[in-house]
Amino acid sequence: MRDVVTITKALADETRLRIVMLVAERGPCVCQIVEVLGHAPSTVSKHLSILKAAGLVDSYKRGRWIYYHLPRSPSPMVRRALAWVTESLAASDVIDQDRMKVTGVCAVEPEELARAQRRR
Amino acid sequence: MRDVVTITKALADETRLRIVMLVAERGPCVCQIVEVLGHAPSTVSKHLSILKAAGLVDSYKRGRWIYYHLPRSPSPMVRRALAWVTESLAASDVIDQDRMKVTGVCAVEPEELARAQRRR
DNA sequence: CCTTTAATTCGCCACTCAACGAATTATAGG
DNA sequence: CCTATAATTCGTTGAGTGGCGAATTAAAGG
Repeated sequence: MRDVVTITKALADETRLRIVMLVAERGPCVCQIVEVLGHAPSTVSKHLSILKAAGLVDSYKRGRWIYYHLPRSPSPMVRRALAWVTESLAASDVIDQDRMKVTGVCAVEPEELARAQRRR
Repeated sequence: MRDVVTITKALADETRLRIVMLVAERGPCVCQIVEVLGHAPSTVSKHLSILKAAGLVDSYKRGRWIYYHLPRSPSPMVRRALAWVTESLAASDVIDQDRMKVTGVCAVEPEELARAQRRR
C-alpha cells in the first residue's frame, strides 16, 4: 500500500506530470527543466526528489549538470504507472507546449542555456 | 491534462484507495464502507464524491441506501488507472484486513448493520 | 402527514504541501 | 587554492486537504 500511495501522490501534481513527460521524452538536465517550466530551481529540485523517491525517475551526474531519465529496470508497478501517464498525456495541450519549448532549450548546449539564465 | 490530474489526485490518498478496492470487490452501500473504514459518514461521503467526480466509481440508489460500483463504460484512461490500482493493491495487507472485515459486514442485511451502528 | 434515518452538504480545525529565496554542497576551470 | 556556478537543502508562507460534528435532504413506513 505504501508504495502505491507514494506513486499516486508523486503523480498528483500537474508540475510533476509535466516533469515526467519531459524526462521521458528528453532525458534533460535540471536547468533545462527549469527553463521549460519557468519555476525556481529549488522548486524543480524538490519535485524531482519526490519523483525519484517514488522510483519514477532516476538521475546521473555529468560534470556540473545532473540529467534525469526514466528508471532502467522499473518494477512492474512503476512501469505500468509510467506507461499510463505517458499515454494519457501524449496528446495534452500543456505537454505539447512544453515539447515546443524544450526543443528550443535543447537546441543549445547546457553551458549556453546557463549563461542565458544568469543574464536574467 | 486536467482529467489526468483529477484521477491521480483522487487516487493519492490511502483511504480512497481502500474505498476503490472495496467498491471493486463488493459494490457496497455507504454504511458498509463506513463500517469497514471506521470513519465518519460525512468523511466517507466526501471521499466518494471525489472518486465519482474523477469517474472512478459510480452509484445507484436502492431505497434509502446508495450503492457504489465501478463505472460500466469507463474511458480507456479510467479503465487502465483502475486496473493498475486493483492489481497493485491485490496483495496489500491493509486491503486484506478490509476484505476480512467486509465479509462480516456484508453477511447481514444493511438494515441490521444500520441498527448495530445506531446502537453505538 | 409525520417520524425516522441513510446519505450528503456545510463549517470548522489541524495538518500537509507547493512555491520561493537564502544558505549550503559539490564540481569545473583558472 | 580560489572563484564561479549547477543543484540541493532549509526555512517560511499561503493555499489546499482530510477529518469531524451539525445541519440538511430524501426516502420508508407507520
